[in-house]
Amino acid sequence: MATVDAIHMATIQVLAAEGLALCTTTRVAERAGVSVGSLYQYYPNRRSLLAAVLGRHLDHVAVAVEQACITQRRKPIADMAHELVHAFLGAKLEHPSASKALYAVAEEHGGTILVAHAKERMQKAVASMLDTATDARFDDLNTASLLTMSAMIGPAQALLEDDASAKFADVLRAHLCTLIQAYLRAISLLVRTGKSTE
Amino acid sequence: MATVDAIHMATIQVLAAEGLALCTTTRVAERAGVSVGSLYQYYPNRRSLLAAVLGRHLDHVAVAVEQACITQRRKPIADMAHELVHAFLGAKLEHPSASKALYAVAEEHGGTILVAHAKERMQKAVASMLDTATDARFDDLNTASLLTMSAMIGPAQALLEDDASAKFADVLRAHLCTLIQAYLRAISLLVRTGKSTE
Amino acid sequence: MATVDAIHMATIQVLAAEGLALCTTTRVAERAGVSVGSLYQYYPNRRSLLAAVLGRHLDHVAVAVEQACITQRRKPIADMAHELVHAFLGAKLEHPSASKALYAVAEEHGGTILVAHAKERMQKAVASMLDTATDARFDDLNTASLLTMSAMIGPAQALLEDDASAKFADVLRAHLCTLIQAYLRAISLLVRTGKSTE
Amino acid sequence: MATVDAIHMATIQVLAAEGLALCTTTRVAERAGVSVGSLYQYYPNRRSLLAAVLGRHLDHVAVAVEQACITQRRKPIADMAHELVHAFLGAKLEHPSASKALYAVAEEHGGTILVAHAKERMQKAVASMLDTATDARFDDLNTASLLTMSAMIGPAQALLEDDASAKFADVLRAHLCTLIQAYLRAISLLVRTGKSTE
DNA sequence: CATGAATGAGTCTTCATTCAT
DNA sequence: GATGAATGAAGACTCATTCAT
Repeated sequence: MATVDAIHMATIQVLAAEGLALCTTTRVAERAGVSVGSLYQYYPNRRSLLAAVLGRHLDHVAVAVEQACITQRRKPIADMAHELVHAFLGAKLEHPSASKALYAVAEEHGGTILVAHAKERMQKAVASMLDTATDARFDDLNTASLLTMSAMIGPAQALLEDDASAKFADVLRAHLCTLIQAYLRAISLLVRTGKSTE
Repeated sequence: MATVDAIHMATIQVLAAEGLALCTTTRVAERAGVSVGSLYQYYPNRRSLLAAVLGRHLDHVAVAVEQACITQRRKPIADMAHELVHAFLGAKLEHPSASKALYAVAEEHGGTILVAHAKERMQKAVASMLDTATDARFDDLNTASLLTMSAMIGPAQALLEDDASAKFADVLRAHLCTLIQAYLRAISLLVRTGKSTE
Repeated sequence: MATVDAIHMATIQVLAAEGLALCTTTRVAERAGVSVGSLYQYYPNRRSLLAAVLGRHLDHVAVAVEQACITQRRKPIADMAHELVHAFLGAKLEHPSASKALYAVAEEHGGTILVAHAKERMQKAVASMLDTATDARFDDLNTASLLTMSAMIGPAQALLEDDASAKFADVLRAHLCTLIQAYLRAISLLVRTGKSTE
Repeated sequence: MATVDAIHMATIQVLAAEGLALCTTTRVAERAGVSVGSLYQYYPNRRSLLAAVLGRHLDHVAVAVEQACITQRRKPIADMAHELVHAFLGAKLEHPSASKALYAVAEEHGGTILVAHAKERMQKAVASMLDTATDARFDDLNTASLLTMSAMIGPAQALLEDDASAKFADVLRAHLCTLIQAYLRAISLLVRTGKSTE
């Protein structure tokens, strides 16, 4: 629906431009070019609007991660790390302003739950993928996937904060790949007791 | 001053108990056992109060990191990673409810700047430390320290979210050490190609 | 028209279920299974809808009273009182939820007038009836009929309030008959000085 | 408190002048010469304000009735009826506009309960009084008192409606006395089978 | 200095009403 | 005629901030 989409976009714009506190229903409606009444025709209250916008964003990222995890099954660790990092950062940075704006929403009551759900989805996907690695084995998939996901969040935020040059972004991305690869290799070593000639 | 401290504590308590939106000046004053008027004697407005509380927390963490970085100068990478992780998590988890409550404040206009400053301080401290590592050399200290710090943030958040068992916390902490160590080793390797006689 | 009736019934139902404040045009239309637009085809505004429903109810009661008054002409006081009470309560309690729900409407601007009209109609009918009593004469028919009608309203309300047992309702009804009879006899006595030669 | 009283009075005035629907918190505050904020300092919401005003009025009437009932203990029925009617009408008509205005409030959710409580209080007082009548005995005090009270409500309303001449009011009052007396005598007769020397 | 009653701009939300389809 | 999305005025309520005591 045109109205719903307009409201959705307007919410992100206002959020990015004014912040969560000033992201009022009136302002969103104004920005969307509709009346407040219309906004309430589609969302029962401010919270649900914010939740919907956050949910859509989180879903977008989660789907990207899940797909990457599926395509990288039965691949070596290095490939997995590389694709995971790129899928995650790619989705997160696709709409930088939206991503940035939504951090505040994620903190509100209700947002926390959505974020937790998304994290869980992604963690499960990562765990499933790691379990099929051709060159490593993990005894504690849970912790491995949790740390893998968690470790990407901070750098992603850093990338979002300073709209640095694309070049710096590439460097960071490369380092994050290295970081995840190194981590996975480190903890898998602990397990792979008898890796033939190693 | 007793009053100031009371207000400070009250702010954190209300923040933790009710959330940012319900953390009103009246409620804080009530909780602190003083009048709103008194609160305004010490803070010109709500924002400055919130900023002060956030600032203090960030400073606490930054100082912990800086001290760890100083004590670990001229040590091997492994020690550095270990101490850094423990100093950072230790400070962050010292008052879990406060840390959690302040995430929302960090997102507000004004909070972002404080957070950026704290990050910068810690990044610089880490960079200075890394530069003195006895068993590694880094060509891009900036990126190395940025990623090191960033990579700790996500796991710290994860630890804060679920008040999991102390056992799981220890596992996570250990993994985070491994992660940072592995990363630093990985990127230092890239540089010391033929470090031969050093 | 089916639509009009549906709206009528829906209004009473919503009124009874949600109260006057929550009896919105949208809700009524929904309940009636028609669109708001259709509702406005038949009633120019919310007020007229409410007035129509109230009016119909009042008319129902007034007609019942008027008919009873006509059938009881040239009867003794006791019969008059008995029939009047039963006609009035019968009509009022026929749809208890509707009667109860409409009290609120009667208070709104506009409702007052309708109620006044209905009262007047009934009072006139009672006065006409009383004037033909075979065993009494009244010098102030106006006051007599006014008080007769008024005195029935309170008990009717009481009967409506607590959905008491049918037994208690019967007791109340009987007492109300006694009350009206006693009153009429009392004031007619004041007049009929010399029953003898009349 | 001056502010509270001002709000109280303003509420009644607005209620009388504009009706319940237009009796908004803003308008009341305006009329009272205070800000909306002040209103909410003393009443948590509109409903509680309305309830407080209604409650005060009902209490006033109930107290008047209760006192009359106490002073008329051990008196003949005629005196009881007379004093009861005068106490009730006197209290109800003391502030006619307030009484009239509050009818609408009594219908709102919450008002009903207050009214029921007041009715109960008065009914009990009446029952206690009737039980001490020197010239009558009642087997069903409950019904007797309920009907006595109920029968006064309608006429009181009638008196409130048309601000008729004081003369007409007196006539009505006298008739109401007669009505209550006649009723009480009628139902007590049913009981006093063999009142010896009477 | 402390107090806390008073302020009123600004929120969210509802709902009678309209009108293009 | 029927529909129901869109409108926007208006209401309840909150809360940062001030200032007389």
